[in-house]
Amino acid sequence: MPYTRKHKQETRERIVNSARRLFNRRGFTEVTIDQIMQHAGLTRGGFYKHFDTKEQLYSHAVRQFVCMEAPERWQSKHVDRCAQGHTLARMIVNAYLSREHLDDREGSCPLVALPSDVARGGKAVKAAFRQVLGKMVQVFAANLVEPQAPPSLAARATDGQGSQRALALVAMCVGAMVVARAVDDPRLGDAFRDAAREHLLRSTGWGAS
Amino acid sequence: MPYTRKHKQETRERIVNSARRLFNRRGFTEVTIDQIMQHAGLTRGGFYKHFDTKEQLYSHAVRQFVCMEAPERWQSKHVDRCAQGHTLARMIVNAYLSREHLDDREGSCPLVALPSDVARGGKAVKAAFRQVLGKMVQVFAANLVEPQAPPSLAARATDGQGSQRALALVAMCVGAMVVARAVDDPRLGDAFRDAAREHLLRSTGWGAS
DNA sequence: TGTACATCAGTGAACGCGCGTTCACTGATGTAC
DNA sequence: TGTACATCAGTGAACGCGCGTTCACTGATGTAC
Repeated sequence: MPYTRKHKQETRERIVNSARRLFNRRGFTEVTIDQIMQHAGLTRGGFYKHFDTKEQLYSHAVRQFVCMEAPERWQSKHVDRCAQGHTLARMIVNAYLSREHLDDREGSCPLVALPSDVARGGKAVKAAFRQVLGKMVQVFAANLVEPQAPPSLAARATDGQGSQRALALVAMCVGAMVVARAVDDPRLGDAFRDAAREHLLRSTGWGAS
Repeated sequence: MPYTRKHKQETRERIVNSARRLFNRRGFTEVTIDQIMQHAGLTRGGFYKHFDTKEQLYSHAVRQFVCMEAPERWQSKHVDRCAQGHTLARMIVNAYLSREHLDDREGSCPLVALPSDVARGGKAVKAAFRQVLGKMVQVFAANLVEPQAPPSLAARATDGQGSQRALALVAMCVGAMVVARAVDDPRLGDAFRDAAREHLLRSTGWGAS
């Protein structure tokens, strides 16, 4: 067994990483396998020693974000440390809706970078997308204080993936970022991000430190 | 001047219409000019008598939605007539978040079908996207009763395109639909649409008939 | 320890295909007489 | 009114290019002896 198993695993991860960044920036169809491999320091032909098709790599690339970016890392990566006394939830929201995240086309959350692409993709990519989405809903739901509200039909339908409120707020966060990216005027993009942040922090109570 | 001006205009509109539907369903790069022209009952070569490039057609296709779909038409098209006593705003929200709209991949709002594609597009497409977005914000803002709230910096930055609250709610509507499309499990998609609708109708007061 | 061998990750040329765009043409139709 | 003409919307073959995938190969490295 020449080329140790670990070596192959590392190469594979380098490919997935390269793909994640390139797909995020330019979408699935606009990126070529040649570019992905080159970006990973390899050549075209070797790709098929690691994946069967380009589509298969796609789902791995989307899924990688879950493993890569735990909520705690978002906190330290995108938010000032000095913001003491704020909840983790608030910091995550601020980071998610930050200008850094908006401008980071390659490293950003795939929910922001690829939603309409994934909607046209296969089963595997959609499953990967749902996994990332589920993670985000979890974080939101865990930080929501839900005093009254009996779980509605809709909330139950998600099989414990999060309360109805969490879903609405995740939709708003993702929607604001997606829309901000699709618009040429940065001020309008900022307005969407600010509006979503204000609405979110107010309606959750996360704004209070 | 053979082939009257009106004739050419009609052909052009047929092309834009065909393009809008195909782009909506499969995205910009996955659709070929051949397919667009065939769908419009024409052949490949004639395309360049109407447009300079595929990219140019793209922006016209996105923009067409504004002219095509006035809010009033949404009401009659997607919502039961019997829902008397509800505001127009409520009906539009219900229509926008409806299953019919979710499933109508070809005819749907481009904000739902194409956001991450447009984010990677040129200036012209982004301008067209903003026009559709502006229209939607207008409709929301016009129906919001804003008792206190002095216009914030962010809201002013949009140059009267709508209040901050309208922006947040539009983001939520679009976000819920975009996410619902990118997910394989219809029940999770429904949960997002329901959550957004509930949150929206509650926080605007549009739910009361 | 040193050497021959087997494995398989990685290479790069080649294949088949379809794309966006160009171009010489055709033929339907408005206009001038 | 009827006819010859000019215009230009629409045709379809062709061009140049780059893609996803295949394949015969090379050579680095773990293993057996």
